[in-house]
Amino acid sequence: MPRTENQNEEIRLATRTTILNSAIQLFAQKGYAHTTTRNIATAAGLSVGLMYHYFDSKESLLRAVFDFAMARIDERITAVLQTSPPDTVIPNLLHAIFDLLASEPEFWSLFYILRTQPAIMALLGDAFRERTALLRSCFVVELAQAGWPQPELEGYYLYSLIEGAIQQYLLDPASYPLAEVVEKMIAQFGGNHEPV
Amino acid sequence: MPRTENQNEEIRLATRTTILNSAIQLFAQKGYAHTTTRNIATAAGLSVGLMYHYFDSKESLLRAVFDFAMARIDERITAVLQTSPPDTVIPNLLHAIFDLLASEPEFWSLFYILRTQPAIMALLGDAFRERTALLRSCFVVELAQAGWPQPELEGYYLYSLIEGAIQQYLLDPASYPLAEVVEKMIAQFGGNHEPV
Amino acid sequence: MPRTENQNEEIRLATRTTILNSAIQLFAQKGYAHTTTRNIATAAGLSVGLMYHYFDSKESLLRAVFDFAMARIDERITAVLQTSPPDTVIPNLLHAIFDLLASEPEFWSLFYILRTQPAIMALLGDAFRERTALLRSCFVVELAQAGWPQPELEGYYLYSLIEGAIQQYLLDPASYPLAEVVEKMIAQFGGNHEPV
Amino acid sequence: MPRTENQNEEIRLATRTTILNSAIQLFAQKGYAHTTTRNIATAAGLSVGLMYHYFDSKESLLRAVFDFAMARIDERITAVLQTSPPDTVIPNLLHAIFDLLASEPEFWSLFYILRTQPAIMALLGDAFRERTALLRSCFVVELAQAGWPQPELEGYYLYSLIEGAIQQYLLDPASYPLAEVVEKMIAQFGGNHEPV
DNA sequence: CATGAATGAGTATTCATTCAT
DNA sequence: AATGAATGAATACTCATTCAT
Repeated sequence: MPRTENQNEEIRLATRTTILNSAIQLFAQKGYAHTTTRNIATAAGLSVGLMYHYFDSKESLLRAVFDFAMARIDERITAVLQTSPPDTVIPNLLHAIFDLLASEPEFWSLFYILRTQPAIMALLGDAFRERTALLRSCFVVELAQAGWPQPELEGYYLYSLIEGAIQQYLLDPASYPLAEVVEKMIAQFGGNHEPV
Repeated sequence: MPRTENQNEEIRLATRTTILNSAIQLFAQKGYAHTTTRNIATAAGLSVGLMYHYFDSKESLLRAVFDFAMARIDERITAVLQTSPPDTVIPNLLHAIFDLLASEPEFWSLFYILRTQPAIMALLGDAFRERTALLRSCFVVELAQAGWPQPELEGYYLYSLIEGAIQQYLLDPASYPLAEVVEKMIAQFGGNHEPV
Repeated sequence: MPRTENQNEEIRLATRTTILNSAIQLFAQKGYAHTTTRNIATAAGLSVGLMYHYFDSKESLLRAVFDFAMARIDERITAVLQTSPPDTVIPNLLHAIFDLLASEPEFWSLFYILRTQPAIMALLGDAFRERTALLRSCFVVELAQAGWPQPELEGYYLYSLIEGAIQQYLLDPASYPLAEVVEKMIAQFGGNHEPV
Repeated sequence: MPRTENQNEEIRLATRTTILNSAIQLFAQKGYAHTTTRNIATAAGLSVGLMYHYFDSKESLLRAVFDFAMARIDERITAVLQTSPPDTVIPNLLHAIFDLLASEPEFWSLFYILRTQPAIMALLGDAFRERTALLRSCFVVELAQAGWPQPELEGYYLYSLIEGAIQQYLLDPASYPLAEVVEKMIAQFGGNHEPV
């Protein structure tokens, strides 16, 4: 008996995900340029030809990886936004971001590996800028509600601090005092703004 | 009759510099992997063979580019350290860094293009970590003298902020409020620490 | 639907053999260093890429050529050893060797083209020495059985004679009196040793 | 005061010889194809440009190496022919050849390295054949005088034996019983032919 | 005579992509 | 859906040779 439409769909999705995960893993490990399509297919346990049934090209795979990874962040952020009591949003967002960093560093690593390559930014630059702005705007909203005087500016400031911390941690995870830095961030931006 | 030793030395230095400049330019523009040795030679206006007369390999060119770029930063930093009155070191360092960013963004761009590529970090990782630590330690020393309670931690914090700001600026120079962010940094870390 | 395992196996063997034959032909004609991988692929009627699908490198192709050629000799020698009545082994071995020389001179030519190149001997030296010793030992055994007083030494002597004859023939096939020389070899070493 | 014509001539000759010696050394060590012109110049302690004043091309250097090496053999052979009493010519020739082999193996090595490369034989083939024939004819003359019935054939036989021995020795100098083999050669061909 | 900077065609090798089965 | 054989353009690097000084 042939597979039902549904079963086929399921298989397709599962295979797609397998490929994406292999690609994420490998791009994070070796960079986009140094990862071959054959590498990915092998890691995913299927043939090159089949991989091209799921993704038209290495470039389309890259876009898919980007979307997949971003969706993952979105998910976390959204969960925090929906479940956190008003005053705890910023600390919770920070924890969400840095917990992900500690548990899956290669995930954020991938983010910067891609974002700093001119050839890749030519493809995904706008998407990256959009996502970044979106994430930053979450902080801006919260800072405004907490009574900060220039929430837009403080959002840029805080977000720069976050990205800088992530990158410094990735550069040298053994030495970077991640927990303390995050604590300090929360101390500075996590509560209501004290009127002077 | 052969050229004198001096003439040769001059020619060599000039050619080397030309090649190096082309390499910096192109690595910053297109990334290391997407820049071909032929690209560099053509941009420098000379033959591939000659390029290999000066640099053993694309990799050795990469190292030279790295050293050259680092020397450039060192120079600026050292100048600030030697000429600034005690209390103005941090503001001056920050200005030195961000003036360079505003005037030669491709210079810092190159820095991150290189630092986020696994294949490159396999070669230059230690050098990068060393340099970063060195630069951060400049801030730590100053923070300690300004009476900060945990200068080591505050150094990590400030340095993360700096790198995050640079990267956010590079991602979207048109929108990023660089001047204000720097001002805010100076406001936070540029003076003496207020005893609580 | 993919090809069956068998179909693939067949294709692979056929293609491999085609490549190998082209390589043998060209190495024998122009030497290893002067044969380009493109030469081989073109002669085999396929693309460079495909050649690398079958052989990792020019060097691995060289090893394969060596093994193939050696297997060819082995085959002939073994056949003689298994089918010859005791007293006729040496004459038959000599005929086997020199018949091959007369009918496929480029085969032996290849043998010496490879064996006299330092770069190649660095790779295959031990293999060559081993094979040579093996073949010589066949003669030693027979000489011993035929009652020669110093079969080891006479083996070296006879084997030197053989190789010298092959090379002299290859140097100038038109003039070299191959048949008579072989006849003379057989007269000297082909029968039982006359007790003095 | 400028150098005299004679002094110049002397210097030129000395330099030429230095270059040739370096070339011989390197060709013997690494083969013709793997020796670069720069290698030779460096080994000879002079610049590439100067080397091209002495030799038009790598090919012309090859020819000169060939002539130089051959002249060296000729010299030895001629000396033996002129100084040996009639009956001792063959033993003395053999000693001359094999003494050279033992003391300067790279010299004979070069001989075979060159003689088995198709690209080189395209240039020097005739020269090689001529030289070989010449040397063999020395033996033929002596064999005839010693009363051998088919001196032409025996000359081919003996000469094959000589070349085979040289090559076998070069293949594995540590194991090859050179002295005994030579002794045996002399025993077989060194005296007068016994009438049957 | 002497130098070594400069050239550029040539070589081994890789890899995204296609396609017959 | 699935395979892996096949393609060929692209790339880092080498080397004989030339030439200005």
